[in-house]
Amino acid sequence: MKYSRIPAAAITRLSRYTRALEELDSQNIKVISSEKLAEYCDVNSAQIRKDLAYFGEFGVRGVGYFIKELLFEIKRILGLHKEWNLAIIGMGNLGCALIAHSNFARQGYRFVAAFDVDPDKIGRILPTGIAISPLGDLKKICLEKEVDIAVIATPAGKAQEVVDRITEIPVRGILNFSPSQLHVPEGFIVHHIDFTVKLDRLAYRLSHLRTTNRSRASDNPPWISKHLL
Amino acid sequence: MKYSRIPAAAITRLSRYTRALEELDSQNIKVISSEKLAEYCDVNSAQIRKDLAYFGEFGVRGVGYFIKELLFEIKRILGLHKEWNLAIIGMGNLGCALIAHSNFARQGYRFVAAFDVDPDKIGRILPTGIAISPLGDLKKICLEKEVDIAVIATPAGKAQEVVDRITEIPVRGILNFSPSQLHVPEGFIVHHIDFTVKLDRLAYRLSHLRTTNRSRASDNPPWISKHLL
DNA sequence: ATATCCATGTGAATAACATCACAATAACTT
DNA sequence: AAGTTATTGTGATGTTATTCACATGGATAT
Repeated sequence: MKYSRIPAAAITRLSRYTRALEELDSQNIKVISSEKLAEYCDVNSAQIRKDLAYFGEFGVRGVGYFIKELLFEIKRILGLHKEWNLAIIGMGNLGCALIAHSNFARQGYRFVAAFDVDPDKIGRILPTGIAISPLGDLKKICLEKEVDIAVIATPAGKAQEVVDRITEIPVRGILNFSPSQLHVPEGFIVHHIDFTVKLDRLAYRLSHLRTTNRSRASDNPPWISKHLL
Repeated sequence: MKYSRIPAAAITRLSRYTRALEELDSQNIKVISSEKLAEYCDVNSAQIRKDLAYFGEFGVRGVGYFIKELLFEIKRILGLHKEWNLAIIGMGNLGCALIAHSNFARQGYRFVAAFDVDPDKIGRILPTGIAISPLGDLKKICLEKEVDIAVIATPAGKAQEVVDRITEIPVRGILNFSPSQLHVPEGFIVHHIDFTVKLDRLAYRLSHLRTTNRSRASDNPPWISKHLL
């Protein structure tokens, strides 16, 4: 089976399947059907099968998927068989929280460098053992530490400036936590994590909940009608 | 013009247009065409016009959009004419960083309550003036402070438990920073911000960059070929 | 061995979304 | 006041993604 293009959304889902499978694996469950996994991940079961079909055949008909095996395969597909070295730029509240956060390490992402412009911060050694370096050393240190992905946690106004520096070194992946549109040359891959975009979507849906749901208001639990309708 | 369903992606884009428009407004620019805005936001100009058309007619033919006016309209559409009260649950590294982060306030999102289970943390007053309350007081305080949205920044294992408590009070919006699939009754709206999903997508694209781009390797800037191809 | 089960893998159908292309129309020009 | 210009708003079209529905084939039981 040959597919020309793989939907970006399929990759996102593979990532979510990974989480579910790890959870199931930790419960010592050996096999799961696409139907059950779909229920757990809140997607269509055909969707799961198709997502996997983009990359091969990993199931056993009449049985399902062997969890450990599928987990291994998906991780291989995603490129998680290697460790990814991250550099973080901007050691404010968010930057510090990110570097201390355990979820990254769990999946094979490893912070190996940290940068800031604030002279008070430069030189400080973080609890994880890495030192905060001046932005001027970005190129040198990123090459030295073989950084794969740059995580931008600067204020919005500084982000593009940082990106311009990054595009001078062979760090092709950028994870942008600042709420700003970044412009990069072809060949670089930028992903945004924008808190307020998500909040805006929540705000929109919450604002429109009232009207869109009125038709089936009676389906709502009683406390919804009581307080909000 | 009547539309039956508005794509979720359109709402996300509206949010991004807001940022661009605010930026333009701060530069004292008065009017912008869909073409220019599209270039800035890196989307198709027809896309912008269609996104807006879902909600009305906001432009002037032959001229473009008046920035202040459009900004006002989009904010109204998104529900940002009111302030949204947030409660945060889980005051670890991430929770503390989020509450201190300035991007929320800028857009009319206001943290009004904070919760944790750790007795050492409970009672502490945060720099923003709000106290950390025990999770047991969730219902009481959320009603008192009229919380609209709960922000979950607990470890993955605790998230569902927290959500179960939230669904007992009329807080219908949940922003989940934990890397776990949450299950909520109908009527609740959950959005995920999952760092590792984004990193996984980066890892995938970076792993596959080599092969997918080889055909047009000569288009790459010289330093890509030099170091990486 | 053969039959029966059951969940996969996938072609076809459907649905959702994005883009094109142009008629409609407001402002500006002469 | 009529013509020109510029950009919107939108029907038509094209593209991409999701879901359906079932033939396929491995595993198990008889």
